Amino acid sequence: MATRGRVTIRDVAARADVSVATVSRVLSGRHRVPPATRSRVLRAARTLGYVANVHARALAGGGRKLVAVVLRQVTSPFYAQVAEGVEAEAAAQGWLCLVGATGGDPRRETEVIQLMREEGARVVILVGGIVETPAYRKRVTHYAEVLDAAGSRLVLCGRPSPDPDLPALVVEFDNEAGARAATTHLLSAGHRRIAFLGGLPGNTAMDARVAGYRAALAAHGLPPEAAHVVDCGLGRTAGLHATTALLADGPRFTAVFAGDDMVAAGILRAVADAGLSVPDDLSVVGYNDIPLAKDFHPPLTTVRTPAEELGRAAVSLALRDPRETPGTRHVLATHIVIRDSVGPPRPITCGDTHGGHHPV
Amino acid sequence: MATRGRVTIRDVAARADVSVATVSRVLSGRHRVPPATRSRVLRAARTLGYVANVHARALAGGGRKLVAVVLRQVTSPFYAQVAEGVEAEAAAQGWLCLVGATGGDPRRETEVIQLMREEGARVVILVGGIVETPAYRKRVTHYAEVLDAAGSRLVLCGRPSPDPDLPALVVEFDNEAGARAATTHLLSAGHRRIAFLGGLPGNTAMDARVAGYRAALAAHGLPPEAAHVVDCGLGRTAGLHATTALLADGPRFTAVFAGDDMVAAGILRAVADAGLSVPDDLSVVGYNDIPLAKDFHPPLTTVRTPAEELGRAAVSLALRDPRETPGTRHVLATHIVIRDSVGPPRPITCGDTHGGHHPV
DNA sequence: TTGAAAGCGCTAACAA
DNA sequence: TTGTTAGCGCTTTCAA
Repeated sequence: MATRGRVTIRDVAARADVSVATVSRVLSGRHRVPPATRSRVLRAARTLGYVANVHARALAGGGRKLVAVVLRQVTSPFYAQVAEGVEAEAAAQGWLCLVGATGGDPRRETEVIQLMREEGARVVILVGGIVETPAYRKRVTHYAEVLDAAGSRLVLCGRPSPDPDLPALVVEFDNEAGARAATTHLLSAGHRRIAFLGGLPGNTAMDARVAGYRAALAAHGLPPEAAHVVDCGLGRTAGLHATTALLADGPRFTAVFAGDDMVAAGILRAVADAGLSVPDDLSVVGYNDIPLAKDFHPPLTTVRTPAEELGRAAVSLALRDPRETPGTRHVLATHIVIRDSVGPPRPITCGDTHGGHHPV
Repeated sequence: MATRGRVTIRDVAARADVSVATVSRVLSGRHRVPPATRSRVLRAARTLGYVANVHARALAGGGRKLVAVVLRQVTSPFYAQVAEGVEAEAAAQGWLCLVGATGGDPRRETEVIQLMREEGARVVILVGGIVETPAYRKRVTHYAEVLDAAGSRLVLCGRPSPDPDLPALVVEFDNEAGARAATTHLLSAGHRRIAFLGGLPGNTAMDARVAGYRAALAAHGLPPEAAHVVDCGLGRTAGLHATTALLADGPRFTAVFAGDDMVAAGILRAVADAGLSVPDDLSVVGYNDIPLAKDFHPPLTTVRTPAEELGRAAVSLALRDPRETPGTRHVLATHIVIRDSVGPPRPITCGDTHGGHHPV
């Protein structure tokens, strides 16, 4: 080990008494080199503890196989699963995966994408629903254009493309159908007074779920006023507070459809804190089926959105020949997972005229 | 945008009608450049959508600010939090963070570390307890040496250093103290027949917890036989199966100390499936205080190990002057979070001679 | 089969 | 203040 610091290909070449070109050829494995030379080089590399410098390699070889995922936060179970799917599929195809978190801040998002471009990512995957503002459209249009100009691909996961002609792939779940199924499940159990908790007006994913919820209600012959959407946003705390407020309002609903499982976690907590029971006093349906949903109390009936598959699909689609899939939109199916948080609505306790009051 | 493909510094220089050196100077921000020239360069860069090539930059400038975290899996809440802490602290100091998952496979670990070396990581953080075999000691010694030779630093989080003189930093929780506190909490509540579920013999973290458990028992004047350690390993499923087996054995324990919160999740499920109740029939204590622990049923009493802080500490320690902290070991404190999964032991139902049989 | 040499895009002397 | 130029470590023609 000549100097402290990095061992270079030149050190290996000197040690094996060959040229750097030969070392490179042996190491790349893409050339036929006589076994004797080959093993001499390999031995030299090993004894010196040589590792190739990716930067030099990328610079000389024209980039590297790198896919980048950009998401809100890695500690959210759903996003973590998407990231795992991306990583798995990328690894399977011999690509490296870089993940960046934005915390939901558009400025940070732009920075992270800038970073990914600097790193030479050939695929950039943006994950998660957003509020589709003009600023968003402009931002994404810009990403798509610069990425495309550099020969990279942009994949939008669970968020819309501002323009179908933009060089971007869209992969998403059918949120509306999922919400419709969940609501229908509640309706089939006999519920008619169902609230939706976790609306986030403008957020494309949540809006689609709300639309599905309304559609199911309508399909069941209920008037539009039957829908009650609480725009409390996402997260456990939001669900907790919104439910507490709802309960304080008196018994109005027999079931609640949560915008996602974390909201559902908050709902369950609030119901328990109020001394009530799920599903006896209130039925609850979640969304996403995070790993711990089956450990909620009671185990949560929810809509399964195969997050890992979303990640895998994003990568495999992006890695196909661009000419096969120009600006295409891919929709992944979801299905409802029935566990124990839904029961029949509580029997009518006080006779009133329009269907009875039930707890909540 | 001259050609399709990457815009280089030369394109920007041509467009702004200056030399590449000037562009580099403007972009680095470390040199005084007249405002006029400066803005001309900036404008050119912007209109061309220029992003610097990290590879070229790293190659010419001698590396980059990169810290790498290597962990078992990112979907585990605990690891995810550690990763988030690392990312946050790295970002705060202007460093980039690369995370790699090994799935617990030593071969994969070696590969990932090789990759991080190739990427030029100047700090490599290995997270998570392991079984300290001779192979492990050899592997880590090797990592420490090659990393040190390249001027990088190795940080071991929650795992021991094979040799205090090795150029490696160790940051960990005081697992033994945490387990002692948890066990003492159970003892104070009146429990005497406490099982430990989730042992993983040889795993340094779990062994320390078991040691703390035994120590607390002994400090309370209980004989060594009072300890009952089930080496079922970690994970929800392990906890579920082990508990089911334990329950089938008949009532022998009044409390269970889970190796971590996911094991506790399994335990709670098994208890519920058996038609029993926590804490009425069995008290349960977890370890780690993952975000959803408060949503378990009942909310889980557990030992809080500030995972994010572990990550932050690893980075900030590693980024200090190496001469200040040579081969040092840092221990982070933990504390118990009391929620609702611990109650008094169930009153004796069948009079027997040695303290009574209780459910489980 | 092997080696010499020309870059890849950038930074940092060194000159002007 | 600005430009010229020599590398950084590697891959890849092109020659031998």
